[in-house]
Amino acid sequence: MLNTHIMKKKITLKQIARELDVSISTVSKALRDSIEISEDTRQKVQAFAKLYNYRPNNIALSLKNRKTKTIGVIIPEIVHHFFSKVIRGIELVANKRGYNVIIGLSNESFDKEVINMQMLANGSIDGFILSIAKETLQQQDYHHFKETINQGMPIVMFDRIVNEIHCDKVIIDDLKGSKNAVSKLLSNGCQNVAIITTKDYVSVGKLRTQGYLEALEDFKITPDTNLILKVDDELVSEDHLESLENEIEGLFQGNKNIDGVFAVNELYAIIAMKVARNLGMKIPEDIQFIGFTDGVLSKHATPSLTTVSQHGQLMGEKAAELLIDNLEREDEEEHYKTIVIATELVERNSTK
Amino acid sequence: MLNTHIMKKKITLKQIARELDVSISTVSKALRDSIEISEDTRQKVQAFAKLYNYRPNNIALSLKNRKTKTIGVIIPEIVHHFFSKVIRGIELVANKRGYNVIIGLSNESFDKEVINMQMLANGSIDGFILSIAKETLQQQDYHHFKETINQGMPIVMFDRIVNEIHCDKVIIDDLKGSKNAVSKLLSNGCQNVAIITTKDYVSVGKLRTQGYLEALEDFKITPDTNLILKVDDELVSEDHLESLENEIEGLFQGNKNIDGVFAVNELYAIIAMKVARNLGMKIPEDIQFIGFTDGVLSKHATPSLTTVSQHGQLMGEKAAELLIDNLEREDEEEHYKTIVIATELVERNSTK
DNA sequence: ATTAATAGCGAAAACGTTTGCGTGTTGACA
DNA sequence: TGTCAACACGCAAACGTTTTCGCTATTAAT
Repeated sequence: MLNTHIMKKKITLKQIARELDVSISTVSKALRDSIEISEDTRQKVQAFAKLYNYRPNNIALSLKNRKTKTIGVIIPEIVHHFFSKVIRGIELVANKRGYNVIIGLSNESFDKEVINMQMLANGSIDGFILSIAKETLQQQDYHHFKETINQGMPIVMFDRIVNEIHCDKVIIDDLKGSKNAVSKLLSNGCQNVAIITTKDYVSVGKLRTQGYLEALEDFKITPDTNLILKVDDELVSEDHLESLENEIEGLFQGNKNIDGVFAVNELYAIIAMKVARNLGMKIPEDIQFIGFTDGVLSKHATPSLTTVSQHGQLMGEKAAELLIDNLEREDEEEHYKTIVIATELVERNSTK
Repeated sequence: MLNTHIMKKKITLKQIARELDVSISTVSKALRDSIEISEDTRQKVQAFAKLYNYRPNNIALSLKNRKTKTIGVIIPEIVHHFFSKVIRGIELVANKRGYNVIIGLSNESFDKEVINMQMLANGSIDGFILSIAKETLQQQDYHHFKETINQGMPIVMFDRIVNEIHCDKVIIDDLKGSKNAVSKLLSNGCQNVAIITTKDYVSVGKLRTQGYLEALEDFKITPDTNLILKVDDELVSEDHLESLENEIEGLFQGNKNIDGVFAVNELYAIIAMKVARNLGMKIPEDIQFIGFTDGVLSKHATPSLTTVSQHGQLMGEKAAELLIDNLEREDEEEHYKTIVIATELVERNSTK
């Protein structure tokens, strides 16, 4: 670059050595306070290094040590409160323990998930933390996970997991969380609680539906299939929300007696509240709502939404700890853990 | 690991060479279809490599080529719609052009920003994309940026920038965006438009305030300092929102004639709407609102909020393109660009 | 004065690649 | 038979570290 500024390019051991007329090894040892080196040269070298702001080249270190001190994270989507909270948690403990975080987005696509993992598995990272793409869950093709693990690269899965793969896992107690939520509605006096959930291939959706059913059973209520709305995710993508609204409106119109709604995510709950209000129902007097998530919508909606909080950041922290513990473990005895994060019912104004 | 599964560790050129009884160079050349290698050995090598799923070690390549094909991104916060959209944009074009993205969070702290940059600048990445932490802006200490640039590592700044540093920049037209928004309120018949903004050290807050003033001037209205509320960011952190509500309530109570509000971000606008509603005002009949952002709150609030959209993803895309173009440019002639992203007024139900 | 110990430093290997160049083996041609 | 390409391959350097080993000169001990 033709700049007039003094450009201090990054300096290497070799350059320091040449400049001070010693060997590379001497410089390296001097910088690491080796006893082999005389006080004299040590100070000389350290002073010079400080002056030129020497820092060891990370890539060279990675190559030599055969570890990169970097964690690869693959998530389906980043513009999403839950996932960004998880990342924050991962980053927090990763940094504390001297690791960097490299992000790959699968965008819910199987192919992108595979490509991204391949890009990173070639030495760029020491291990993965990931949540599986919907498409992968649908296709049930998990060979890329298996191969990665077989190559000796550890994986920690969070939230969207699959039992078939043996690795560390961090999940929330979806079943208990939703069972709790629905029980809350029932003890609040709701007689006809509907659920708005996803298709069953999304594991968390399935579990939350199951929690709903178990809560009903506890209260000796026979489930009414008319009150179970399984939304097709394709429809919700981006701005095709009208169809979702229509489905929900259909649910309400077809079942005038609904007085409680449990939605497996925040958006479904918010939209359902909107539809209900448009139909003239009063919240929470006529109908109560509980959502599932720890997003920003719930807190600032009107009325604010009672939700099952997922503690995304905590999940991220746990996942990172699990992975780094594994990476730094001496003995190679593997037996994989699954950490279950408790949910918490945050009561706001959409319930009595 | 004592597993019974066949463990295929990652294979290297050296191992292939030994196995096939040829030299490392031959293997390398055979895999890259060099004409120096006979058809015979080439096929043999390629078959073997495919069988063992050989992939060149990225770290070794990075060391040899002295480029990592990785972009470092430093942002103040990731649990934030705008920033995560920017990241999505960065990731999109980075991946398309064969780059990885590594994330560092400054958490609005000067120290963490410096540490993070140092961690990454030691060879781990080829260049930075960043948005400056608030604390850094307050302290006006930019030596870490200067040093990084002096070392020959390019930086692209987005959104929160500072003129003092010479580098590529991507910003949105904050001034014009807010001017537009306020003009909209005024042409909609508002006589007394208040602004809820931040302290001036946040560059975007300052610019948006300026846009507000210019719009008033265009409409021949003398600004009323009582209608300008500069919120202290410290108060808004996490859950100290009540004080913000109180401040806003004070604003409304002290100026009963307010019939339009422009807020420099989404949250301020949402909270202001809530306060207004609690005071019995009808939106948009009695009072109209416009926010600034492209968040999820605006879309799903009741009433949905008219906002100035920032096109975060586009910013990310542009920033990544700028950086990669710079990295891959042959001629070293630098002259830095500043790309201005146009805003867009998304009209919803909080305005007439 | 000879030997042993020690302090202080350098050479070289290793991590996994790519690539310019050298070299041995063919076959063709004069 | 001698010369020369062309072909096919290996050697070695380079990227920037760390670390083991070995060398040399000085010192201490006998």
